[in-house]
Amino acid sequence: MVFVKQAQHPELEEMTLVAVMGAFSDPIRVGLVRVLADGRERGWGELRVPVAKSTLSHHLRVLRDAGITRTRQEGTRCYVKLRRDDLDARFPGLLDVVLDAACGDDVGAHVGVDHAPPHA
Amino acid sequence: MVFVKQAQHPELEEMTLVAVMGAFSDPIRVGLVRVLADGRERGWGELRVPVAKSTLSHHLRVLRDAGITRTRQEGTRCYVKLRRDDLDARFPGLLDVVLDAACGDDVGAHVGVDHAPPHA
DNA sequence: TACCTTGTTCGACATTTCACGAACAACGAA
DNA sequence: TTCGTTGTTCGTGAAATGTCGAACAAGGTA
Repeated sequence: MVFVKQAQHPELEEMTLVAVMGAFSDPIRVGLVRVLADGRERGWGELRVPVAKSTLSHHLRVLRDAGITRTRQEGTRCYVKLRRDDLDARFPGLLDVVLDAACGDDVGAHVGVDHAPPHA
Repeated sequence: MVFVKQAQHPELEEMTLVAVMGAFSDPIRVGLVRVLADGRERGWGELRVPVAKSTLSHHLRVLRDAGITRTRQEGTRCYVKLRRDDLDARFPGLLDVVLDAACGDDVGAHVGVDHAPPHA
């Protein structure tokens, strides 16, 4: 397996439909996207997910590699946010459709977020 | 992703976002959906897919179990078509988004169809 | 009846995915 | 420097997925 030290964020043209659909095909990842839907950047520590931290790291990487989220590092902390504009440009309407469906069905409801201010 | 062994055609309420996204996360299945996008019913024999017939059977089953297509049997032949109205009702806009993206990127371009009339 | 066509199911296999804990590296704080 | 926090990577394992060929069942045809 080829591991890039810091996984890359794909450019617009590099995002593929199949990768994005695959990323949305897991309830935990859909839950994460729901949490990020308000556009605010979140510290990973804020995320409340019922899996081990290594597994969370995995899911966040799948989202990042698909181009759905953008990760920023600051010291030892990582922050993540939705690439809403990029997604809307690449696959117009997709994010809204997914969010509507996910909220209606409560997909990924076991994913939450602490509301402590990241930059307090 | 999770595919149930005996599931047939799910009702509207039984369609899940995660299953539909999983079904769209394979280029062959996206290609099949593209072929069916014109709404016409197709005999399986018409479908030109570069995989063994058992593999085609598998992919068509994933699409059917997710609620994306409907299969009808007539004698020894099977016919398949898109459940466009059901999809639009359950996940409004999703199919159009996927078809737009798939056609723009030529996802599943290796999937084709013979245009010989099934009942000639 | 025997044969052919069509699609399903099975067994096998390789690959991928998801999950965990442990070890590690990087950084900030004491 | 030493320690604690944070996220990545590794090793492992279970489960799912994609693929094939072979065997099978159902239905039409000779």
